[in-house]
Amino acid sequence: MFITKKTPVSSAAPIKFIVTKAVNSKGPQTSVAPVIAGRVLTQTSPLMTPRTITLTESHNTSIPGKKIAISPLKTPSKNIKPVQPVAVGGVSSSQFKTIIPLATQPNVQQIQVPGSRFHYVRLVTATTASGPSTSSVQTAKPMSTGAVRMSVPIVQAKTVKQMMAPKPLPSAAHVVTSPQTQQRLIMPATPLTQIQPNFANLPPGTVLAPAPGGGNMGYAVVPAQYVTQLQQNPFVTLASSSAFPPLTGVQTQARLPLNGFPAPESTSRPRKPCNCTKSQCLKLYCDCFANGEFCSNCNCNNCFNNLEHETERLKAIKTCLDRNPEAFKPKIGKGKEGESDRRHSKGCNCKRSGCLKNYCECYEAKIMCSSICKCIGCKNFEESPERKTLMHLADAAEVRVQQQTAAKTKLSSQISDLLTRTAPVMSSGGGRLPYTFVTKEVLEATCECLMEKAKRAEQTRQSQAEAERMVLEEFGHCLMRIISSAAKAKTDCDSVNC
DNA sequence: GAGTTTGAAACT
DNA sequence: CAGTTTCAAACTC
Repeated sequence: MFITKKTPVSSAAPIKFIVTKAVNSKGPQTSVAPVIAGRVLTQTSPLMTPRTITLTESHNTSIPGKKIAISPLKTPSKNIKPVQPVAVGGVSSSQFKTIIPLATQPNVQQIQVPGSRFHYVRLVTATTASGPSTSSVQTAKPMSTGAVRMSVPIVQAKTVKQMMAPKPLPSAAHVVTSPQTQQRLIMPATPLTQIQPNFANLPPGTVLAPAPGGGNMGYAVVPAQYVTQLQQNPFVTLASSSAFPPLTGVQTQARLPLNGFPAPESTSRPRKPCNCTKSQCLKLYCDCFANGEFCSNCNCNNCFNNLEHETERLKAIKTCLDRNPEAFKPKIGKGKEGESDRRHSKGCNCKRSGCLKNYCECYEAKIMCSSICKCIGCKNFEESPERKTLMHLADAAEVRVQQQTAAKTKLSSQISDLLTRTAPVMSSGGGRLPYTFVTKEVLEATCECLMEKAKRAEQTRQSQAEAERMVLEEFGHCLMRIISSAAKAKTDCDSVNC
């Protein structure tokens, strides 16, 4: 049941995969592209100890049963052979083809699935990240060593039988089945609209078939981008949805340009921290939990939505799914034909807000209410004058913000430029000096020279005016020496193309 | 920032 | 399924 099926193999360890989506990937993926988002497949049982698994490719390729090749980072493409994409329903075949260490994360491996737009990434110990021909991979370290297991509420395993064919799936948390008992759950790595579920586009929440002999474990899938966080923070969370569009759909919507300006929403916007006090962040009241994220930098009290309370968290996830199997699916999905592209899956029930305040989930998602809404006094429809007025006001406000941002950027640029211009310049060539020469040591030496000059003036009983003249003259000499040194350094530097 | 309003989620 | 309660976010002052 659910994610936490335990393998009969007693030594099973946390095993993590990240399903990532390549940047600008189109069609079968034959090279390693930068990873921008994804999900980590992670075994969620907290009691597992490290173990090694072997991923075999049972798909009918030229080498039957060929095991995974692990290619060195620098030559990933050499080890990736295009393979005919396999439909998602063909989950009886493990299609992991190549494991490639990520460039920036030595203990992360990419698993290339031929024909897939996803990159599967796997956390491994650093010592096992290489080894181009090995067929087994050391799994990530267990929690106690600092590695982090992450899990997300996804879908009930009992729904596995629902998905057999590689048809396009309309929403998250779809499941495919396999004749085996092991389950691997995958959440969407990109906005759902970008994921089309042939195997090349694993649908969110897909339960991948286990590799033969893979045991009984289930795997949740979390964003690959968090791998970086994982390695920086032992208690990294799944929050910070900058490149990880949350599942609500609210943040995944495409925003149209405003008055010719590109919508700023295209850039990342961190999820808001929650402020839960009573729910322990284990109920759907909590946005973090509802989005399948751990709490991070939140203001919540008595938070259980973290790795330290994974048992409770998993239990809460199960409770939610028992109550509503769709609980973690995006609320904003595709509408029926003829209706708007996006609509609330359940519809809202607003009574007093006129559906024109953010209390309304439809309005918050910037979509109009639909026929399935049960709202009273709804003003959130196409022709609503109130809605139009609000939209215009919102647009105007947004344009103002953009203009202010642009002005700030310009000012910042000008200040930066000014600072650069005021940097030391060479007296001879007029070019900028390659280094800052007025270092602390130079200053100290200059001061010593000036003090020495002043002392000498005093010893020779010079008048104050003459003493000042001598000091200033010495200061001029010092400056000349500094400039001369700088010019020489610049010349030397130029000669060696530094 | 405190208090109020709101509607989804949870509960009965 | 409907009514009620709980909860946290949105909103107002």
